[in-house]
Amino acid sequence: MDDAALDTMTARDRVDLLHQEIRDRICLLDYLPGSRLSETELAQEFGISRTPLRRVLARLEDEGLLRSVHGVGTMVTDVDYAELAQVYRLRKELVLLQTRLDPVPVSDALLARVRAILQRAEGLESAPSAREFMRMDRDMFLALLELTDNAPLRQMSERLYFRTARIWLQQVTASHIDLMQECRIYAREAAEILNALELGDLDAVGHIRRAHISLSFARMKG
Amino acid sequence: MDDAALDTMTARDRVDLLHQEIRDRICLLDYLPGSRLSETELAQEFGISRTPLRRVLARLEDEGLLRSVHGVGTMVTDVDYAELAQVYRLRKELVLLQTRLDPVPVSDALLARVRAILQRAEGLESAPSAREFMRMDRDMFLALLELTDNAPLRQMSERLYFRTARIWLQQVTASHIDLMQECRIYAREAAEILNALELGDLDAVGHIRRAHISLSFARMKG
DNA sequence: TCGAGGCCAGTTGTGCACAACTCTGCGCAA
DNA sequence: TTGCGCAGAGTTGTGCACAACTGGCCTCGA
Repeated sequence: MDDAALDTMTARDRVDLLHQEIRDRICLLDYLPGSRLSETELAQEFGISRTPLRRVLARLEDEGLLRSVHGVGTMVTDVDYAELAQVYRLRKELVLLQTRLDPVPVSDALLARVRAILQRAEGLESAPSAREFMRMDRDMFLALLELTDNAPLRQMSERLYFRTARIWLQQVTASHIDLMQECRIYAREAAEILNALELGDLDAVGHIRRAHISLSFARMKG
Repeated sequence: MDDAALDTMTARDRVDLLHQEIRDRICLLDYLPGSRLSETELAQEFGISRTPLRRVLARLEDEGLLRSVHGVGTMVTDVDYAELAQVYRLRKELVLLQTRLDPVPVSDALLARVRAILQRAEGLESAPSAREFMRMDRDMFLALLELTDNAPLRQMSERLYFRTARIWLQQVTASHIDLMQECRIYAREAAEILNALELGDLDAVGHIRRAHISLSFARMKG
């Protein structure tokens, strides 16, 4: 993260950037569920005082990624199975809305982004990396989110996505899921999505993604 | 608001309560869109310092109800038509999910609550009050939200509801909508919902509400 | 008369010290 | 030995003073 640029921005942008940074660390399991974060240490690392940092942590707490307890500490939350299932059921519905509600014409720029992501997916097949997989899936998610112009839908989908994104990585790390196989599946899925996008069939995109979410969840159960 | 009880609760509960209180003031137009709130005055009113109050304001800002600008002030946001339309389109979809996703059996307690609300609605027909209408609609919304056990869906629906709830009140205040007529319509709608609930037809509840939301938005356009 | 520049009151943002609270570990008594 | 209590370190929560910033007013010069 580019700490030097933190000085030139406005306060709100700093909060957004720090929020994104810490959120990514949680989702990439740099901070494991249950582990404790130190407000003092984080403030020192980012070169700010606890006050503005606490605003970032409060937001992450509202989003369900952190939990602060007075006198104890700030812990990274864990996600239990019931909660995970609820999120996935809701995401399966929202992904359909993302192509039905206030749809945006598919731009060449978006197609190019998805093609680039497909290439990354194919690259991962020969050199699997769980972290890179996570980043790639995140980028794909954010790219496809631009298919809708509905701002509240975008915001909610994003919150939900990051709420449970780390579970997949946890399962891979614990060898409950086979990374190699996931990479193969993902490359095929990305190709499917790109194909539907190129045909301009947004409805198909939605249902393809819905199926992928459902299957991904099914594989995680094991 | 019961300020005396603020002392005995934990910090988190205080934040939740203050958040709810200020949110209601915004939604009931005690704080008009565009008006400025003073952090100092609010802190004094609630008998706390600016620090914990600012956490509440930050949350309201994340929810889109406030907007703080450094050196200028904290303003109540206004809702433009495009945003309103987006929220309503999304709410029309979510209201269907509220009865389809993780449905909860209809309890007698819930039926009793809805019956009580129906009585309030009928009472308002003879003595219309925009503020009471708002509170009643909010209570109905929160009651029906218990039809689903899906926590993320509840949270998001709630955020969306309070995001634009004040628009209706604004339109009534500006006489763009006829309060008397709205009260009549609402009593009928509440009866419809109660009827479907008593029959245990959750799918019907969802679609009835969807229609109501759509019609309510249509009346607001004028 | 008009315009530019700066001063001032008022606001949000930040840093820091302390209060409130929890948990661990040690000592002491039964 | 075991249980209780207490003290201390460490953490989040709060209050307060000041920094950073904005917008309007006022002054001064052309």
